[in-house]
Amino acid sequence: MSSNRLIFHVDVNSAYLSWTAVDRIQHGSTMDIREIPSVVAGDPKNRHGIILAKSIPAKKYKIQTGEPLYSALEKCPQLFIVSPCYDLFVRCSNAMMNLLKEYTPRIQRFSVDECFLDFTGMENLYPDYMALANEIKDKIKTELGFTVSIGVSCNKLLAKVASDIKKPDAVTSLFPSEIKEKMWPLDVGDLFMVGRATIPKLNKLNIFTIGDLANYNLDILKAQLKSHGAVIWNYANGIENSPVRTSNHISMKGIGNSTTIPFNVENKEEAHKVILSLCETIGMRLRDSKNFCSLVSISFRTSNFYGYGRQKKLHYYTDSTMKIAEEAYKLFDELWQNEPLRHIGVQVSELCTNEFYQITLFDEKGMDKNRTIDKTIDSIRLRFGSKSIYRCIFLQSGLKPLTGGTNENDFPMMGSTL
DNA sequence: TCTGGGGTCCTAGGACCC
DNA sequence: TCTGGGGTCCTAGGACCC
Repeated sequence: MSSNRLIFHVDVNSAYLSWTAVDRIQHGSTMDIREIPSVVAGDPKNRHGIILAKSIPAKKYKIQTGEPLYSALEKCPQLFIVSPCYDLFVRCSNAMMNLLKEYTPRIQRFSVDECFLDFTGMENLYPDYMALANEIKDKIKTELGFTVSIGVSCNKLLAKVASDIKKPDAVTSLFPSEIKEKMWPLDVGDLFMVGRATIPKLNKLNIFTIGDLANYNLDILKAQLKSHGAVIWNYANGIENSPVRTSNHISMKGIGNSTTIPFNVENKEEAHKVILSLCETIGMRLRDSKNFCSLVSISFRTSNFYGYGRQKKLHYYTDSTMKIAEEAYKLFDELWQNEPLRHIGVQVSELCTNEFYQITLFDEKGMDKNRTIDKTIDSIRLRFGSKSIYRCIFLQSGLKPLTGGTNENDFPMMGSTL
């Protein structure tokens, strides 16, 4: 049964900030930005000015991840600011994964800085699991230079909550026998899947701690919060039994690409160019993953931050950049009412593998011309880099011909599903 | 110089069919 | 000329995660 499993959750402490700190030290800096009030944040000039990560001293000023940089600076004028370097983050993340693989092959990468390890049935190899967790934590610190917090339990939910209890550089267990003492006193918002919108709803029911939630009447909760109520009630009681999924078992559900443009987009032609540049990357990723899509959606946000979205089910499957772009143009034109835009996104979903359709839809005679072009462009970009070839409409447009990364995130980011 | 980007899952309402 | 219900598909929007 699930109570016999042994699961670790490994969480990098202030990942983006720690990784940047290590990199700076390796490049000769004598200052450790982890020890001063500092943040990783985008550039407000490009309208990317939000806090992506903060140091522990910055946290003392109540600076929060996701808040605008300007408001963080109001709280702490001497705040030290560094720019994100996503290449570095991916390299650090990979280095940690490779280190962890030495301990068990059963690893689920949950995000760039979090993963679950399954040690079930390995008691002979690792008789003392707390010693094992400490060894892993210390090895990451010694060899890679950054600290992690590790949670130890019998399922993923409890392990994840546990890793959050003590930070940084700590190991915490949270087995079912410890729930009452270690988990129930915590704020209900500390529970996985209890976010911004749910907290006030629970507070109205007089639920303030995880213990309050665990002991609440399940039927009333379900009436108020539908299926979500049952999910979080189970979590509050430590009930969760999803497997540690190794990456091979995970299939992608959709691909999205969106961007905030440094200036407002105010005419249709320019918007279409942005959409095309987003579709270039989506198309490449789709083809690279050997999938077709049959649902295209677009979304945008106006300069005064109002969001819109529209989607369309295609009654065919495609992996063509131009096809996706043309569907996206249509959706955009139907929805847009000339408001100035700061942000535009394109998403594709309802994917299916191209293994079968490749033969039936694209036999040699009926081979789509777009498909040949896409394949050729993909291979040129693969050999000579993504800037080696692009559509001439982007020349002197002030827009990037390709938006978003293609292959850097070759691990799935399954944020809200354990 | 105010407010990112990439995911998954669920719900509700309308159209349409039997 | 009273006003049934199921089912599926599609779309919009909102919740959560990192």
